[in-house]
Amino acid sequence: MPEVLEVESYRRLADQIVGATVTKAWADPYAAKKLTSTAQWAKVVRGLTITGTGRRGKLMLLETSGVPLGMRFGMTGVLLIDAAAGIEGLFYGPHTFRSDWIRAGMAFDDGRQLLLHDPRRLARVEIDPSLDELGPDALSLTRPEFNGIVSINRGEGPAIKARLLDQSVVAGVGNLLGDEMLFRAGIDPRTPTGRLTGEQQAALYTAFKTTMKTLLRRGGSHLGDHMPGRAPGGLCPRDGGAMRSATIGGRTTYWCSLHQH
DNA sequence: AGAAAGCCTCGGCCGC
DNA sequence: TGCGGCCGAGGCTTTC
Repeated sequence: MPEVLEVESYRRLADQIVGATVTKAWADPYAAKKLTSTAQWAKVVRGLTITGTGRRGKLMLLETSGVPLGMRFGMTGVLLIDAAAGIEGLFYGPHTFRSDWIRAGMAFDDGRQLLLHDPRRLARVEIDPSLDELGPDALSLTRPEFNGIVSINRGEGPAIKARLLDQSVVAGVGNLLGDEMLFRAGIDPRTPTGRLTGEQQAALYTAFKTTMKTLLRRGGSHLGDHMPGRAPGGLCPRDGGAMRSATIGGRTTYWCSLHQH
């Protein structure tokens, strides 16, 4: 769930612990799944001083006095510092916090704690994460970078929705953001990427940027105050047209049968 | 009961 | 027939 906008709010929260030194770190076997062991996290992280924060798409980065650290939030992950949540809650999943849903964390020399709260166990911690498989960041996407998304070398390419969800093409667009920008641009999510007209490309770029800007201001896509037609039998909030749904790019996709083509 | 906003793996298919 | 790349399906995991 957390898409790029939620992860950005977590990163801003994590700015608060810049300068602090880790006295203890722990992770359960699920959170440490990308590591060789849970002990590796505890051993490597202890003693590091946090020197800065970063983010590439949905991957949050902690710069340190030693190796960089990474955190991924899966579908229900939330970053906490002491008891303060990075965001109010999540549209999906429980809006409550439980201590037994804390899957990883670190304690600092000033008494504070950074915690990874995740009811489902899909969030992960990483040591020296690789950025090689990630495309340009969605929040700061430039027009030349956008052109790389819609340019297809051969054939018609995958459906534009699937293309937007491909993290190696552009990092940070999740299922809701993908639907939202295609809705705003009036583009059928099934359209092969290579078939988009110049006009559609321009509309999608504009929609991409405005979606990022307006939803970041509102606090992220988790608030669920966009796309009210996102339910079986729903109606398009713009023109009242029937909303359609199908699985595209492996995710449930909603679009308006009237204005998205 | 079924679906969920992420990500990873696996297996089938296509083209050289 | 062999192999690599691509893509979709399915799994993970727990909750509501």
